[in-house]
Amino acid sequence: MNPALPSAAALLRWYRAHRRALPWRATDRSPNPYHVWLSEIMLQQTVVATVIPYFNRFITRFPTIETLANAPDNDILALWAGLGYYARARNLIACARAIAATGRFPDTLDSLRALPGIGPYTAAAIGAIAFNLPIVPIDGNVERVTARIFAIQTPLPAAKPAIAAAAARLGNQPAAHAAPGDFVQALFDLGATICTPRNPSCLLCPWQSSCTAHAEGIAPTLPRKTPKSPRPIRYGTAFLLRDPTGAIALRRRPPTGLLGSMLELPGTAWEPTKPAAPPPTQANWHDAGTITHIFTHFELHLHIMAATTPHLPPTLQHAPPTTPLPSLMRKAVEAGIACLDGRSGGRKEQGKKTSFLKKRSKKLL
DNA sequence: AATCCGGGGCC
DNA sequence: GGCCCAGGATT
Repeated sequence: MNPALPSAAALLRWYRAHRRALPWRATDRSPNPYHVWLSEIMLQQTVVATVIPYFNRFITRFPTIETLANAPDNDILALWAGLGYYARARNLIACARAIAATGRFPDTLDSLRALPGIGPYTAAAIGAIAFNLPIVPIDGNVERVTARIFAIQTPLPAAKPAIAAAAARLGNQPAAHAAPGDFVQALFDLGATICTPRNPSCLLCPWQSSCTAHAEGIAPTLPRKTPKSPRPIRYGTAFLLRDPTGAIALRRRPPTGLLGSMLELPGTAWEPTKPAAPPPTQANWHDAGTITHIFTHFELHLHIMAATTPHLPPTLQHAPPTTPLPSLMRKAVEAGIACLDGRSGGRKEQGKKTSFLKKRSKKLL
């Protein structure tokens, strides 16, 4: 005999006692759709702790969607730098301008779904949280909680339709319909704090008694997933060129694709075998070592070369070394600067160190 | 359905 | 070193 359907009312009681205090959650007033939208875009495949400081900086600098819509692209991209998935930032800009142009925040699933950067999940999340539409958005948390509650053993992504249908059953209760925003956020918080991927805290779970996976002792193994393909390796070289004022040479990447529209060091393409790496200018180039950076679908080994020059090439942007950059380029710039300034940096696996660096290494030990 | 798209924290 | 994260867009 199957356990009874978990009680939405019980989950809501748990949520009102244990919910996380998050800057985009308004407990003393109705939700701000701008805050809900901005947080949902930032939270796509990004953990709450990472998003919080970015969210706070955005709403301080851009208190309303109109101020965001009227800001220059590069100001917004700079504020996003480091958060990753930069297509989100480009879609954020287009989305803010589309909404500001209409003068009113869209409040239906279809009108939300039509906006750039808003897919099925985000439309449902904004609809439920900001406008109390009776729908359950399916994110990683809801997938996990639902797969466990109903002990769905089909591997993802094949299980998605079954999980969506089961999640809709959870939300199809009077208590959930009475507070759709709280109900979905309760599911998020349950998944983030109790029903975690590893070592779930089933003893503390308000739905323990109605969880089939827990009853069968298989909760931590769900949801199942199909194995992933191996990650290939690519190689490239990047050049850090610095002038006597400390300014460095950067260029902006094309608007689409990897790290789209973001700043980078000039360098080679990134290929499965090491490409030829002619320096952009004649200079006394130093080997600053190799950086390894893991992307979703490949692993990059980026060789850094560094040099000082009286004048930076006019074809490149001249910027202070503190310019906001994607994390990969931040690491590359710091390796190059460390090399030029005579500190350790790179060459760890190359073996051959200068006597100066050997002394430094001993000192640090 | 499969791929591309970042970065960071955790075990 | 692999997994996961309040996924979307493209093919």
